[in-house]
Formats: sequence, C-alpha cells, structure tokens
Amino acid sequence: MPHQKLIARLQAVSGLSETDRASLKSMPYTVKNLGKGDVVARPGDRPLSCSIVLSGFLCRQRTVFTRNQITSFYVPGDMPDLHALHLPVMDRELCSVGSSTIASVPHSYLKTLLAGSAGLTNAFWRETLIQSEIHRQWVDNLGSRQALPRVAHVFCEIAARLESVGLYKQKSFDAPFTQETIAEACGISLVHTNRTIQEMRRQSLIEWEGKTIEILRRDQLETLAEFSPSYLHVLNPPRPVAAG
Amino acid sequence: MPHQKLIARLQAVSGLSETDRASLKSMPYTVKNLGKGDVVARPGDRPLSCSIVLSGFLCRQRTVFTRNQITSFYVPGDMPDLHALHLPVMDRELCSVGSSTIASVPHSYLKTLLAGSAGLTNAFWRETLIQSEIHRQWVDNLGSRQALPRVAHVFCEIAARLESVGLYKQKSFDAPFTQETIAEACGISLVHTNRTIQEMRRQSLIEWEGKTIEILRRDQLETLAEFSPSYLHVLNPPRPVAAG
DNA sequence: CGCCGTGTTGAAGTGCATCAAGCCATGTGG
DNA sequence: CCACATGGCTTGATGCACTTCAACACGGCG
Repeated sequence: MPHQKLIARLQAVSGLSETDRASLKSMPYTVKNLGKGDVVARPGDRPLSCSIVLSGFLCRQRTVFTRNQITSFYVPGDMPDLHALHLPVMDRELCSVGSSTIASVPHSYLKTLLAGSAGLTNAFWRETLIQSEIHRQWVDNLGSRQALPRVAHVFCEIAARLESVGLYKQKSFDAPFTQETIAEACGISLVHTNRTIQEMRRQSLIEWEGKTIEILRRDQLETLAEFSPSYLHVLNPPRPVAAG
Repeated sequence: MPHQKLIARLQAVSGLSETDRASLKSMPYTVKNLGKGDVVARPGDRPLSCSIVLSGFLCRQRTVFTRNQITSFYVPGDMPDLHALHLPVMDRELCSVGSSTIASVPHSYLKTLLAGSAGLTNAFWRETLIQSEIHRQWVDNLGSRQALPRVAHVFCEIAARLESVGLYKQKSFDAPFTQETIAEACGISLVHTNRTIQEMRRQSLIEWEGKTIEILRRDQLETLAEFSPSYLHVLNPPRPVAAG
C-alpha cells in the first residue's frame, strides 16, 4: 500500500470517509525510482500526473541571480506537485535531493476522484494550504533570522514533518542532504553554512554524520529557532517538556 | 457590487458559470473601514468570516526575533484569510497597511456555497494556490537577492497585481506604504531601505512622493528584479516590448 | 592511480545593520 | 499663534555577519 503515509496524513488532518479511504487505496499509480538530482518536472512543464513521495526527499528549486534557491522540501507522504491540478504549468524545478521513490497518479484519475468527493477535495485543498503556511514560515526564516537560527529552523521543520510520518526516531532522521543543500535552502553561502553547522555541533545541538542527522537537544534547538510545530497541522506524539 | 474585483479575478482565472457568478454577486456581507495598523485577525484567532479587500492594502505579519516580518500584501479583490475556511486558526496577524475597506462574508455562507458548486470550490482553491506561488517568489526574493533587486521585485509584484484590477494607471499606483513597510517586507533595515530607494531614484527607476509610487522604467526595473508576471496567473494588458 | 564530491580552514572584502543625530511636515494643545 | 510632539525621511560613522576566493584534506570510485 504505497499511499499509506499520504492516507494517514489526510486522515489525521481532515478525517476521511470509508469510501474516500477506499478510493485512495485503489488509486492507480506507477512507481519511479529517482537518483540524486533527477528532475521530476521543469519550469514550464505541464505534468499529467501528481507525485506522491514514498521514500527520500524531493525539493523545489530555481536559479535566482546566480544562486540556486530551494523553496521547499517534500518528505514521504507529501504531494509536491498537487497544485498542478489547478495551475497546470510548473513554476519551477522539482527534483530529487538524494535517491528517492515516488508514485505517480494520473491527473485524470484524481480529477474524477475529487469531482466525486467534496471530502477529498477539501482534504487535498487543506494539504496545499499547509504547504502555504510552510512557505510563510520560510519567508520569516529567510527575512528575519541569522544563519544559526535559520539553519536550526530548517532542521526543526524537517524533524517535525518526518516525525509525523514515523521517520524521526531516537532523536534522529536520515536525509541525503549535503551542506550545500542546506545552504541553498537557507540562502547563505556554503562556507558560512559549514561554519554554522560546526557551531551547532560545538553547542551540542546536533550531530551530523553521513546521512544521519541527530538532534541532541531538541528543546534548545527549537527555542533558538523560535520553532513551534503548530503551523504544520500535524499531530505528533506529545513530548515531555524536559525531553531532549 | 463590492465583490466586483473578486468576481472579475475568479472569472479571468477560472471561468465561472452563470449561477456561480450570481451566487457571488448575492453574497451577504458587511463592510468595514480600517485605519492604519488596524488588526483584522490575530494569531490564534478563529475567524468566522472571510475578508475581501475592497480598497487599500492589507498585510500579514509576525514578529520574528525582534523584527517585524511582513509575509504578504493583499490588494483589492484578494481574500487574505480564505484559508481559514479549512485551517481555522490564524497563524499570524492580518492588518491594514494604511486605511482600507474590506467586506466580510460569513464562513457559513461560503461553506454552503462551496459545497454546492465544484466550480467555485476549484476557483477558490486556485486563488489559494496562486498565493502559494507568490509566497515561493518571496522565498526566492529574500533568500537570493540583494537589497536593490529585492525591493524592485516587491514593487514589480505590487504593480502587476494592481494592474490586474485596474489600479495601476499612467505608470503609477497609490499605496499607503512607508519605507518601513518595504523594509519589513524585504527583511532589510529601515536605514538601508532608505538608501536603496534613493539609489532607485538616482537610477530613474521610480519616483515616490507621498502615497504615489511611479514606475519610470518598468522594463528595466523588471529586468533588474528578474521579475516575470506569469506566476501571478493574471491577465494583464499586453505591453509593447519597448514601453517604459 | 587520479578524479570528484564533500567537508574544512584562512584571509580579505562587502553589504548591510546598528547607533545616533538631524530635518521637515503635520498636528495639537495652551 | 507659538511651543512642542510626532511620524516619516535622511545622513554619517562604526561594526559585524556574511560572502568570496583560494587552498587543502579526505574518502569513494571509475
């Protein structure tokens, strides 16, 4: 059942009827394996299907005045190009961060599905609204925070989003990021990103070895980043106040 | 007919049926006049109605680590809190930039309306998706551009959005902005905003006297800002290639 | 082996923040 | 009608967060 994480998300956020759940389970799809940097859609493309991230990370990015700017990350359960149902032309590139797996569901099927269910329409709409709130947080992040809290906020967001789909365990998660990925998401140079991460290590906030990022002091990291997960509208397991 | 601009927008972007247009025209509403800084909704609020901007500007903002960060502007025809239909709790403050007028339409009415019309649902959904694209552009702007192109991009966006509702005429528009408004939207200090605007004047890109902002060389401003209006999904009157 | 991707470090330069002060127009109360 | 306050704009001086350039270290891999 490849759409399991998606269905669980929609269920948690919106509540779904029995028939809606069944429709989602029986969605036709094809699975694609992507390698690092593989492009799912380019600006100007008119995709004919929607993607659901099954494993790994996707990101949306664009070249802005000599820099590459990452606008958002997508984790398992997310539908990064859901908006293309209504705004058919991609505004920027959607690509895989490391290796990842996605399911593709034809627009035609989704359109029929949504036309027949107001509940599903609202659930999908809500998903896109949550993405909007994430974007607003990024605007705050890039506009108002310096390097250290800015990077910290990205880590906090990723951790919380992964946690909601069961991919954050024992205070750590796996991500095929390089320091350059973080630099491009945070709008800071690679060199300064490196120094910022070293500072975070020095303060025992995180560990980062290979593809595993461990969050040593989550409370402190979230305080530093002024992070509060409510904007993600996901129900994460409650944490004891003093836990790491 | 206070919703005229809204209806025209939805019509242009999505196409509406005769009955949908009629339903929109007959929406019940109350009009509110707002003064500078008046707050429409605070973070944590659960609004019971949606706003439609009739005149003036609204903005969404939040205090992030000692700074005030503006996340978006709303111009006549926009529905700044449409998302509250599905995500009931406001994530940040919505307030008036200068004096403005809004219409408030009860959620209950809108929910009934949308439940009865898939066309309207899709049209409203699309509106929120366009807001998402605007947010992504802001992420690019704050993450990758220096002060001058950054400020230029904000001016280009406002001009294009106002143009689509007929409020950009003779190369100029009225806005109750202060330089501080721009500073808070662009994530730069007030002092540096002042110097940036002076530089834009020196380059004969804009004039800004009182509440009127005139764009002297629009092509050049847009080139500088790497601005391309397609992401707004509005149909502006075509401009001759070499026009100012 | 040699190459390349990734991380790391140092040195120099700069875009912008911050602090502080002053200017001008408008408004307000005595 | 003046004294004064207020909001918005402007300017100069100083400092810092960050960028850029350059070099090197290390491991994986063809």
